[in-house]
Amino acid sequence: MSASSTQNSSAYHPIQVVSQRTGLSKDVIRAWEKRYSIVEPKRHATGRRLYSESDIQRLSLLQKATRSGRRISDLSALTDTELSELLASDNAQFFPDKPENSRVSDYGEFLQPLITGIKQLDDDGIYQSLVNASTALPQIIFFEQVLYPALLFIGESWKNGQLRIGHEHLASIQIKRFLLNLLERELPVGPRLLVTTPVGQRHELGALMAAVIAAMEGWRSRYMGPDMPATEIAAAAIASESKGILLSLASRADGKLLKQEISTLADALPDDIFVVIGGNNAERYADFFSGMNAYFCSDLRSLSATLEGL
Amino acid sequence: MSASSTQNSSAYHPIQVVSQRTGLSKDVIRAWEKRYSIVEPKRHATGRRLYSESDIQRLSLLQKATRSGRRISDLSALTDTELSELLASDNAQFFPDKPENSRVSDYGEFLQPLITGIKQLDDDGIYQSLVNASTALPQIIFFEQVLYPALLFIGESWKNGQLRIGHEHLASIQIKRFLLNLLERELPVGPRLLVTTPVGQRHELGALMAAVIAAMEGWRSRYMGPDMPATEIAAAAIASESKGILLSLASRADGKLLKQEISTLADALPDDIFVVIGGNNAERYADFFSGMNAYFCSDLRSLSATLEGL
DNA sequence: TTGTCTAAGACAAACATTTGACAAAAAAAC
DNA sequence: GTTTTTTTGTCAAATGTTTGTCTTAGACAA
Repeated sequence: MSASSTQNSSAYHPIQVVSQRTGLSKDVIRAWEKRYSIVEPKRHATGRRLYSESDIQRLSLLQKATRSGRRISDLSALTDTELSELLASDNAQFFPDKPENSRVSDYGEFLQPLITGIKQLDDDGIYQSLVNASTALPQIIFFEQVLYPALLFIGESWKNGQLRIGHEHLASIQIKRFLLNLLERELPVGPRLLVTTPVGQRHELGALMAAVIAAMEGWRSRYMGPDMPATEIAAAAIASESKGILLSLASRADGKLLKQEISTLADALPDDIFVVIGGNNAERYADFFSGMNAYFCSDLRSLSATLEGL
Repeated sequence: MSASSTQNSSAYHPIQVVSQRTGLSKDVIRAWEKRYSIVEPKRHATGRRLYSESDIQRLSLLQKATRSGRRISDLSALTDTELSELLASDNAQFFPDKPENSRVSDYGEFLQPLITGIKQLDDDGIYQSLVNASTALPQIIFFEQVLYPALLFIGESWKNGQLRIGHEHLASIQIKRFLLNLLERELPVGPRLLVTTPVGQRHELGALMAAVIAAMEGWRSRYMGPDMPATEIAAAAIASESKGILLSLASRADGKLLKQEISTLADALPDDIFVVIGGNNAERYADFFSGMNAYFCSDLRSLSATLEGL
């Protein structure tokens, strides 16, 4: 939580900022306002538009809706809530008519159905909740406020005995499926990035989330699953002409084995292929990577920033 | 909650969205309307079609029915409920017939791009090839003539040294994703079936294929991933109110461990929950299951037949 | 000055509509 | 088994609508 939070006085944004954050051109925003009164921003004394946070949210929803095949003229009359519902049903490619369209107000509204689905061993419900949340929320918010808390919940409840292994398995499978589907929606351009975990690291979810983050940053990330030997990682990176490798170290595992693997990787990998180390324990192993072209990111935001700079 | 009356004021959809959600081309939708009055969408003031949610549902049913061999002209008079019934019986009977159309070259055309994708570490290519093959071919043919040969190819090439672990990992992930997505497309009705593998059995693909077969037979199959302890299997089956359990035994693993697990399962499981054992080595372990309500199927067709009879 | 904003209007590309035609596949007739 | 007929997905042309982008001319801020 940065202290200089942007929620207060300066909560009005000029059109350029809105354009960047929504992905709509400035012309389009103005045209939509003129033709359909889609939002009515405040005005500066001299006439410049000043958009509120909720204006941006609405424009963002409209952008997604038009992107998925709808006419802006038909959308203009809808409320934000209706737009969210519409988006959720559009993106739920595999379920024409499922109950449970959530309302937008708080992240709890997105988290709750997900947790309910997990408790009830309801695979459809889990997947559907993920789709709903990710279409209605900005991706980074979705990751930090919905998916990550859900993973925490699973871990905690498993220790408490509230949930059993079966719950964890089922949830994990649906989350994996969801993230993999998300991954393949990205554009087929951009530099390639190989995503995996080294031998001994069986936790896939961190790596998968990292892969999605990378894809959002414009990388073509290729997820290879967990538990890859160093020689194989190097071979795959070369064969797939990847610019870099993203290794996720989620669990603190056998240090000796890991050290040896990293050393093997360093030998086998050309110097021009960089390595990004992600996961809760990333920095812990920093000295293993001495001499390599390596970066460390212990959370999703820093990962995002690092990938942007490469 | 469910309250399926979420038909808010704006629940009309343009043809492009309908096309995306049903998988029918826009031309086909229009042709069906003109020729058979299959739905009669509302019209915008300027003539654009506006489809209701129930229109989409009907078109979706018709799409599935035509895909499974029916003629659109014969379907046009049926109501939605009649269509649903038809589909259920079509899917159930899909297996016994259809082995006739065996022209080897055709299947090669589907298998080849898949293998190319695997060789080139092209995840998107792998997935697309699977989608293409499975939509073009009857499902059982797809399994026997495309997916299974592909798995054989991977196994062989890995032993030969033609492919490396990375190829196997990448292919396996995409195949899993594809099968999971396939699984969730089925109708949300029918008795529940829990699908998993016991401890020590890490091969997921056989279990996943079995889950899909079961879904085609009208079961609501819930895939829980591999490597589940017997007590957990029983607990999950009870918690999810499953009528039966489908265990996949793909690799011949530690017999002693397996025997003990099965015995534990037998104790923990109510008598009215049946067990189906699938996989190449199913019969080998038949005597482990003495006294249980168990069935053995060593190939997909016999699995299909067995599930139909239950 | 220079860059970004505004409003209004113009325009071309994208999208939908209907009608009609055509070829491949399936069914029926031979 | 062959030939004819029907069915059905796809495509094209002509027409109209919708929508993103561009242009202009003027205003403001750095």
